Amino acid sequence: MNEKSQVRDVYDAIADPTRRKLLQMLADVEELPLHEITVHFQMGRTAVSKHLAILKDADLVMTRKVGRETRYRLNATPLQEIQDWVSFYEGFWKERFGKLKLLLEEKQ
Amino acid sequence: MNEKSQVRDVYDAIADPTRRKLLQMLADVEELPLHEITVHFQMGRTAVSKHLAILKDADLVMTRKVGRETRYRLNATPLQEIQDWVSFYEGFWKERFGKLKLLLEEKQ
DNA sequence: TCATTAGGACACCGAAAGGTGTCTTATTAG
DNA sequence: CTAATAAGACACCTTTCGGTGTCCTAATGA
Repeated sequence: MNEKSQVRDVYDAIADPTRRKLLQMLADVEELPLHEITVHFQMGRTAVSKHLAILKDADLVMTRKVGRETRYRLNATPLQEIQDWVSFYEGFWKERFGKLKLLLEEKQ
Repeated sequence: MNEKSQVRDVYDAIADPTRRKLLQMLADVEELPLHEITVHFQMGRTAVSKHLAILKDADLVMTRKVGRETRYRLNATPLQEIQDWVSFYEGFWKERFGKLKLLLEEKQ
């Protein structure tokens, strides 16, 4: 049990376009209740709620109860892992590095 | 039809840990035939082949036939999209930006 | 030549994903 | 007080996912 027990994989959480749209929305507005979020989607409330639950499992979202509504707020921190991961591959697309490396190896 | 008709979503392609391990391997070795890749996994050849097919659909991998074997090679370019996407959220985890912004708003 | 190897193409399976609708409780507005 | 609203908790359904095993063809090595 590692600090907040992040159950759901971050990669998995951001794989779904709906979930990415949710993160986008929460980045713009800072805090939003479920019913207000739901308006911007075609699917029903239950579905949106499930997606948010998944984001919460991945610790990408925090909740706060205010009266009868549940307010959602973005927590971008876990996305660092993605950035770390992807930046490893940066060298491979910059300046066609792959092709260059191959040429060097053939030369040698 | 947009240049190579990238069917599979890149986010989806990298969501699976097996697929990420595959990319990792191809980053190290530059080119590998299927049977040699398969050795490093517990699952059967068919499963590995399917994962590679998914990576190919996302244009993250290129293939080349040499004799009876199919050699796989990394193409990292599509990962730029991920990096672009994630870097948008960079500001939200640096210096606890979210909390700071909230404090400022409350002050005002 | 002939047994072996690489791998494509299926068919198949259980589990998980992504939706739906309904019921219930808590809070709020009139 | 009472009607309406917000949202959690289920049960349920259809696709997709991740894996298997089997069959078949094309290269290859002894």
